[in-house]
Amino acid sequence: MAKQLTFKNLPHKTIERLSQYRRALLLCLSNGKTHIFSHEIAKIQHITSVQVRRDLMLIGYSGTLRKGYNIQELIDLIGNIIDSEEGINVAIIGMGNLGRALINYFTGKRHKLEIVAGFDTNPDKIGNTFSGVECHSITELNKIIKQKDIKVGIITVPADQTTETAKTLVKAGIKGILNYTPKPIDVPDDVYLEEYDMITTLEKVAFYVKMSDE
Amino acid sequence: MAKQLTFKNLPHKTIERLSQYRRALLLCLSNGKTHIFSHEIAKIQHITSVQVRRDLMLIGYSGTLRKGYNIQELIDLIGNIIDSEEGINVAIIGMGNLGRALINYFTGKRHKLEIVAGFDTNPDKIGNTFSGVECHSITELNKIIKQKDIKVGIITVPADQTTETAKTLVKAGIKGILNYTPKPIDVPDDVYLEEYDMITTLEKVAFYVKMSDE
DNA sequence: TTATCGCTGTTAAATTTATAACAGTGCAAA
DNA sequence: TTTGCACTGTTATAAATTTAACAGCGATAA
Ligand SMILES: NC(=O)c1ccc[n+]([C@@H]2O[C@H](COP(=O)([O-])OP(=O)(O)OC[C@H]3O[C@@H](n4cnc5c(N)ncnc54)[C@H](O)[C@@H]3O)[C@@H](O)[C@H]2O)c1
Ligand SMILES: NC(=O)c1ccc[n+]([C@@H]2O[C@H](COP(=O)([O-])OP(=O)(O)OC[C@H]3O[C@@H](n4cnc5c(N)ncnc54)[C@H](O)[C@@H]3O)[C@@H](O)[C@H]2O)c1
Repeated sequence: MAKQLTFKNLPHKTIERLSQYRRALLLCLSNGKTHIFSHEIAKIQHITSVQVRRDLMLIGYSGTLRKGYNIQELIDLIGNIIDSEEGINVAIIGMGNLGRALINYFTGKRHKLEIVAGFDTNPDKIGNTFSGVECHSITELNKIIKQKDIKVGIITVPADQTTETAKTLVKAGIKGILNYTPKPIDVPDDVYLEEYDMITTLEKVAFYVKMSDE
Repeated sequence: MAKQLTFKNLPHKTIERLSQYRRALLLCLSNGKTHIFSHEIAKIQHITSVQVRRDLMLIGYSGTLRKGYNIQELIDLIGNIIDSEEGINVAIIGMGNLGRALINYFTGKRHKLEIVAGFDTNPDKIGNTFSGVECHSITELNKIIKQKDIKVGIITVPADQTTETAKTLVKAGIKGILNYTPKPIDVPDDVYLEEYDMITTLEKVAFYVKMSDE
């Protein structure tokens, strides 16, 4: 009997890397490449080729011995694993500098993941469209989340509005939150949460720069 | 003889958490709190109190038994460890949507870490000041990096300009790079590199949302 | 034809990171 | 004054993640 590949217990780090592999592979494909070796992927991602082969083993993909991995096949397989078949709709709350930068960057990049609505409190923004994403009043959030079957929310409101925004999202039945404000939030266990603060990353870089000096 | 605390081999994850602890502590301080327990810090950061105590043990900080940790003292100690005494200057290359959002967010947030220059190729931007940061021509990068003793660069140029920008920075003697473009870069071993792509994070959130559905 | 080379796929080992377990402490209430 | 309690600090254990080791394979070329 073949090994059961459920993908339910892939390591978290592997999930992240699969997304990164795909990004790199899409670029290679657009450059006309059709096959790639594990050590080439590794170099791009600053990791080892063993790591790459191990990850691909976990998802059950086999390359050919002489030519390496078929880029298109691998892209498709990664898609089968990390994408949701029917697609996942995303909303962004807070159409300020960061929110608009993210929308502008993300829109059209992925088939199965789409930012389908923006929300704000500022009347000057409500009703406008930014990079193809319409900005709605926050008062309509609950309605539109349900209407458009939005599962994931990205929070880019001012820090002091974060807690309230998170509550609103949870109440509307959101299943995942990506919080870009510097204010950590609390969510129920059934909501998946990621938080990111650029200052932490920048301080980490600064720390290791300082260390290399000493 | 007291244990030698060099901080050179603190776990990477501990470094990240120290930055996050400080962010949380600064907020608590501004709310008038003077002391805090490990489980309170833990709750904010979505980790366990053991983790917090272990991290603080590694940096040699002791709280008082009944009142917990002195917030101001802990902030100062974390600063002594992760900040560079003389401060570190940062430049941002690419004053577009994302670059300006980051500048606007970061400016004034930390004493020992300052964005002191921006660079762009667009004549409309060069000479202007954004959130207090002056935008220079990219042709002046080398000169200004040296003049202002800039050690860290943040890359927010269009993806296809990334490789070239990274090369320019390395040649100018930069010691750390934070790359926000989706194009991974290569740097020499003595340059510390962090890369971040929002799509990876968003795809991770989407993946676990999808998984919880099945 | 046979040896060599540079890949892949997989199991084993090492390292890193997180969690558990528990002794020690000082206040508070009995 | 003694017992319980709610913390801290530290060592021991476990889990997650990475790296190493190596067998197998197929093209290439001697
Ligand atoms: N994680 C990072 O790396 C990073 C980087 C930059 C900014 N930030 C954070 O992101 C957030 C947004 O930053 P910005 O520069 O875009 O700020 P901004 O002021 O430009 O944008 C905030 C937007 O949110 C809207 N808003 C305010 N209250 C709201 C509410 N209750 N509901 C919905 N919308 C509301 C405002 O009208 C505005 O359009 C801030 O919290 C900032 O600290 C994070
Ligand atoms: N990591 C993330 O989460 C994330 C989010 C959004 C955008 N991005 C990426 O960040 C980058 C910037 O995005 P944006 O929305 O700000 O784009 P943008 O077009 O608004 O800004 C790019 C800026 O770079 C300048 N520029 C172009 N070539 C340059 C060069 N050679 N040297 C210096 N400056 C140059 C342009 O004049 C412009 O001002 C893009 O690569 C985008 O893909 C990343």
